Amino acid sequence: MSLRDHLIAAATRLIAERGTAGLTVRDIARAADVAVGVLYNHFADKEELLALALHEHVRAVERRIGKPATDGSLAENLHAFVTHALAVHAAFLPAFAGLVGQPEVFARFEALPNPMADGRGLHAALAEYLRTEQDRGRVAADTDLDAVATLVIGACHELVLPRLYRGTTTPVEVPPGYVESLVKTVLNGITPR
Amino acid sequence: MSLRDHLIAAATRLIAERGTAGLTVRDIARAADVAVGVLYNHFADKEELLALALHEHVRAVERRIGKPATDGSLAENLHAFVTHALAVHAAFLPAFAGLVGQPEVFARFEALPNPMADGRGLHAALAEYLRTEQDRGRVAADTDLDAVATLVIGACHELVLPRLYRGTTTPVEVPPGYVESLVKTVLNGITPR
DNA sequence: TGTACATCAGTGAACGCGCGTTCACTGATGTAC
DNA sequence: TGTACATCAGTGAACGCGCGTTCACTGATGTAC
Repeated sequence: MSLRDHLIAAATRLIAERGTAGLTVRDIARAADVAVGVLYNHFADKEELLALALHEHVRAVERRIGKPATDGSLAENLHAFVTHALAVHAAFLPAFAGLVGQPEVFARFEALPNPMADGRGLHAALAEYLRTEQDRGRVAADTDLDAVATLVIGACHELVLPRLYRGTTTPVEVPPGYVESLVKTVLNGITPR
Repeated sequence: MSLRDHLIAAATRLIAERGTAGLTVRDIARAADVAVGVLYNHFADKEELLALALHEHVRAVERRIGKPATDGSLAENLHAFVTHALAVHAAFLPAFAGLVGQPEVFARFEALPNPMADGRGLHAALAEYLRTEQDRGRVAADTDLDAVATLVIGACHELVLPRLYRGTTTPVEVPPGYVESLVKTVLNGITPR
């Protein structure tokens, strides 16, 4: 592995462990076991390295978590998707939240070849999946798929976000049956029948 | 108005204008038209002032935006609630997002007498409203109200959050009919009937 | 009323610190003869 | 093989900067006589 890749890997590991908030070039150099100056032999500045490490982090998370199953019942598939999206958000949010106020890093990240970034990819993936279900007739024809995706992905945000403010680092724990409740609500709505 | 209140007001105004990210004591002193040292005559440190200003910001937003109407049809009320929650989130998120990585400010903020903070208040308010509708029979008896609130409030997060990463400062704009789609989805679900 | 002094909120230059970044230096490696 | 030199990735002390915080000082105000 080239030293350049080693540096990206070290930064990626730090992002995965504690997010981007408060991450310094000295932290990265220490994690990579090199002198700080070496970073500037391989990257224009800290932001370039961060953008590359973010990209790698996203790809690593996708590799680790995989894709939700789509071969069960609609309820089963939605359940799998929500569980999947929760895990992805738990890994992504600390990485992206630290970039608030530094839009340049985010802009450079977005400029990279960049599938499935920042959670919008999840949004699109869910909408796409729902489209196939709609074609098969398991989702009502007049459903606004984008709205459904916003509700479901948003719920995942909602479950992960408060932990960020409190600096909690323990894994996300969702009460048993909670995902089932979300799925059931999306399937049936709230109108009495 | 006491100088102390003047300082809180200046900090609150800055938070409303550009959020907490990158906000310095010199910024606040300049906005209040005083010397920096004066802050430390009235507050223990920057974090105490920030927590108080956040509190004031939250109360000011609530005062300005008011409460959503609950005297229409279920669909109308939900529409009003979503519109309300979007406006509140647009004002709250830049204020809170800048605190990621500094959980101490958030902890001090939470320790203040603190109705409706950080969006969890919205969650509770929606669940409470839905409870009254459930009692009136306009919401199905077996609905998990907490799950509904998570979906709806989460959707608001989802619509506001991407703007933060990009540093966008223009007002939130939701496509026409989008709120209607969200409400309709929550009311009817996605199962064909 | 006038004068001398005490008080104290407000001032802003200065401090210590950590940050991103630089650059003169090191020392391992390759090359010429 | 041995020796002298060139190269250049890696080093880390040092730089400039902005931050939160401090504290000797200012000057307006109140008080005593």
